[in-house]
Amino acid sequence: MANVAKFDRDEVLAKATWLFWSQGFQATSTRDIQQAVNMRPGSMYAAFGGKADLYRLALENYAGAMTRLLDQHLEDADTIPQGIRAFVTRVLLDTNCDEVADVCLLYRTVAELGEDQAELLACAREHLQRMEMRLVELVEEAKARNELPPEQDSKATAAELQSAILGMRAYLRINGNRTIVQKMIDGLLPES
Amino acid sequence: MANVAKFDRDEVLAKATWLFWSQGFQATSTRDIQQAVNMRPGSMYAAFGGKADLYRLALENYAGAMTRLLDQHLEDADTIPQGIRAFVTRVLLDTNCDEVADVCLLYRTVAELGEDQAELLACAREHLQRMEMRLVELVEEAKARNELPPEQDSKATAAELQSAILGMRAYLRINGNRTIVQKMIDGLLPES
DNA sequence: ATTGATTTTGATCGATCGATCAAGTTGGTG
DNA sequence: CACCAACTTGATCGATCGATCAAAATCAAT
Repeated sequence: MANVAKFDRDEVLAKATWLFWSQGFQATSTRDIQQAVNMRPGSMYAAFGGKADLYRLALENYAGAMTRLLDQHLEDADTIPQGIRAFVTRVLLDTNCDEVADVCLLYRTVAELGEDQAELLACAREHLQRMEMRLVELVEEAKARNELPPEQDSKATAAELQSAILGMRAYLRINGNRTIVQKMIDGLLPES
Repeated sequence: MANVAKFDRDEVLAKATWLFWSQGFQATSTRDIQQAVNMRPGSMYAAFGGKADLYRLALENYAGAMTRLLDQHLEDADTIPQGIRAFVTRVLLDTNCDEVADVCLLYRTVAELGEDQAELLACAREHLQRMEMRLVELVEEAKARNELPPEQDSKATAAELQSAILGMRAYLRINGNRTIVQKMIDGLLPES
């Protein structure tokens, strides 16, 4: 054996994720990240690969955190619709200071990158579609629990939910009117 | 007098707008545009200023085209809600080959650019907010014409509309399911 | 203490970016 | 026809980008 890495891998990933999240892929230079985590280019490339590799790790990091957050709010809520609404409120409005409420890193990726960087684009699309599949499952389980009207089309409801969440984040970035967004969230899923 | 410009200003602006629209501000280089319109850097800078100036012109160009498109569909429709739905369908689904359906250049700007380029950011935000104000007026006129329930809050309805449009465009870029988006558009404004 | 695999360091590469400018070209004017 | 203001051209500047690599530093194993 030999020398041992001096950095905390998770901490570096968290800082890189936040930089990409708040500034975007193109606007974040490898030097930005190197300075933020106090590492030299050689170490970064040895530990994480190139810029695109690091961005992919940031996508996984972000998607994992979001999934965990949704699960957590579902556990704490009485019904599935309430849990989903609490999750959306948490992500869009009850945001920590080290979070970027009005941007979804996954959609930001899909919006920013072109057919070059096709791998990153596909990765972000996959995670977004996985999230929508999760929503379909939740809607179906909610119907089974009589928490949603049984005549609702689960796929359509999940798609509308996904679309509404993306729309509210966009709206929040344009016109930071939190009050009206809160009302939109409250009206998200049909009352049972 | 002296020499006369050899290029069609509107044509150049249209091509620049399309490039920015489809690739974004950062990913579109001044050389990309110069090649697309067959002009040399000196001429471009003399006629349109720097990259940011040209982008601002593209924003105005795009916003003007959208406003004109909305007016046109409102004229052709029997009711205001029908006109709005037709406009949204036109922009999101009945797209020309030289249009980019799943991106709104104004929101793309707000999503991509940071607090550097603050002027462009503010410009895009202004146009988006102007569009929302237009929607408020339309909702109020629709209520006066009994085309929408009079108890609806005009501002809230316009905000929901704006949010829904942005959301559907985002959704379309993630999951190009046009059928489900068409259904969402059909359900956009409450039936009167 | 010595070794040697592993990591860190900082300079540096080639490419590309936005922007500038002097020189060349054009065409209406007197 | 000759002039000259206006426009075009192409080279080029300085900055920044992602990425690479040889040399120095580090620490577990012997």
